[in-house]
Amino acid sequence: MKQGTQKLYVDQPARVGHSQCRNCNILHEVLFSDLTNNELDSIIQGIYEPIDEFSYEKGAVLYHEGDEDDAIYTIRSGLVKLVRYLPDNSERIIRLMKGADSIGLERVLGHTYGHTAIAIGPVTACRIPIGVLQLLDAEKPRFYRQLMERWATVLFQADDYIMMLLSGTVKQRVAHLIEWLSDITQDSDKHSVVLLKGKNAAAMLDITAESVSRTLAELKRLNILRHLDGDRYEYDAKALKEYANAA
Amino acid sequence: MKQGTQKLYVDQPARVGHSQCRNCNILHEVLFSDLTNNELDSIIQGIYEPIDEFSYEKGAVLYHEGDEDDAIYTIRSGLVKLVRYLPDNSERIIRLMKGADSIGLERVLGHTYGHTAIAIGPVTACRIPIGVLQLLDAEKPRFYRQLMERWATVLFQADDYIMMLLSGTVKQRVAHLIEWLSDITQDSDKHSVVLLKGKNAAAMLDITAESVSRTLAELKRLNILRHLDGDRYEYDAKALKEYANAA
DNA sequence: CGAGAGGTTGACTTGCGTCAATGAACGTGG
DNA sequence: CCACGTTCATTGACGCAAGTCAACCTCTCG
Repeated sequence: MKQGTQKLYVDQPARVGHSQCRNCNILHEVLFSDLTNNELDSIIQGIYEPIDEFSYEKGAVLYHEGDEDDAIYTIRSGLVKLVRYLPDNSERIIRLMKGADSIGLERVLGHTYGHTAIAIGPVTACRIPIGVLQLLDAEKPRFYRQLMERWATVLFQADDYIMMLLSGTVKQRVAHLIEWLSDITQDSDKHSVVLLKGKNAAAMLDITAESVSRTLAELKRLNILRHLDGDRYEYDAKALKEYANAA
Repeated sequence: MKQGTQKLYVDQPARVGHSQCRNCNILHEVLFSDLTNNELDSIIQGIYEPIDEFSYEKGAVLYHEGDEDDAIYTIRSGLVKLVRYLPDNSERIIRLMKGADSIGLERVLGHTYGHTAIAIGPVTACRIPIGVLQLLDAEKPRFYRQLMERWATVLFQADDYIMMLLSGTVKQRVAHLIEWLSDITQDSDKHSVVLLKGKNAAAMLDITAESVSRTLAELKRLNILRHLDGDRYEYDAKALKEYANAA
């Protein structure tokens, strides 16, 4: 459904098994909140299609823009980027979703997927057939209230995204990205982040990968950013703000 | 509630009168769709606070970010910009809303207004107390379904906004803005637009007012854009696309 | 008619994109 | 296990698109 001239992405997830919804604190807290265990059980038994859990490797596609599978996904771990492609086939990251977020919600309204969802690192996610949501709706009319809150949350995030990550100079954007990522991933209250770099960061901030690299290099040079391991870094929050604010 | 060092905006709307909801095709089509006249009547009678219609002059503020009046607004005519202010007090337009759009929906979820809403030209809008919506909810549990669709629509627009108006060169952004405005305002199928210029356009596209001015001047010079009257222009859609695509 | 805000235009400067070369990381096959 | 290819990150040199600064014009409104 996407243009094939694009970079090749892996496409086969591994099915981990049926989801243990009763034991899944994420679903409980998030999508099915305010349901009792009994209600949840009855719904799960009522469906013919199971809720499966899948694991995806880096670069795997959960779904493509324009597709119309009857399912949404709830991320259990990892980061998923929702992207669209510009006319020149370059990738633009529209949103970045983390554990406990649900994606593909537009299918509930009958729209095709609005983005292509790609795992940034290793990801596990539950595939929830839309039938489940329809049952939920039937059982609990106020269910849509819940869903609405999620839409609203996503929208607020989109606004912040525009304000923080798509405004100002390269330095400001990169600085904001670091703060934002550390917020998102909530790596404890410690000032550490799993950092997006290169192409991914560039596609979020609408700048080039080279600019990202240069800026991160400068931050390391200034000792505002220190490497820990892998993609993990710690940073000096105060100095980072100053760096961003300095003309 | 906003930083007062900012440009002064007029703040007093004129109350036009109680809204004639039964005769208001906008509300019918949009927010209260799928309600019968009888249902609508019974709801309107049930509320203590009336639905008033106001007219705002250019620059008037419908509400401020952070405020918590118990009302949403449905725009009946004109354009309203939803803005936030960057640390340096410069204005950034997050969304542009037109007739038949509803704004301030976040109040339904109990959040404070997420933006400051400012009339771009003359605007008329109905102020709908939240109580009305709660009654609607009580009468029609599936009401939230409707609201959810609106959230989703806004979100899709936000995505397009990022893709079209906040990507690429100045020329591309301005070109896209023209197309987008002509879409939004649907000035018949003819290729004409009420054009945003200067500061407003700049605040949408995240470029400077000078860049906007220069680009529009060039478009006029190339005869791709022709002045009609006031802020209305007609344009050559095909030539405009070529202009945007040319490196 | 004057003041003030916003739009236009020109000259200058610079941030950042482009291009290109090098290096590091990873996977594959011999 | 090492050699090789592929992909992505890094670094430098260069040029241009667009921001900045400033002068001037236009419109509106008191």
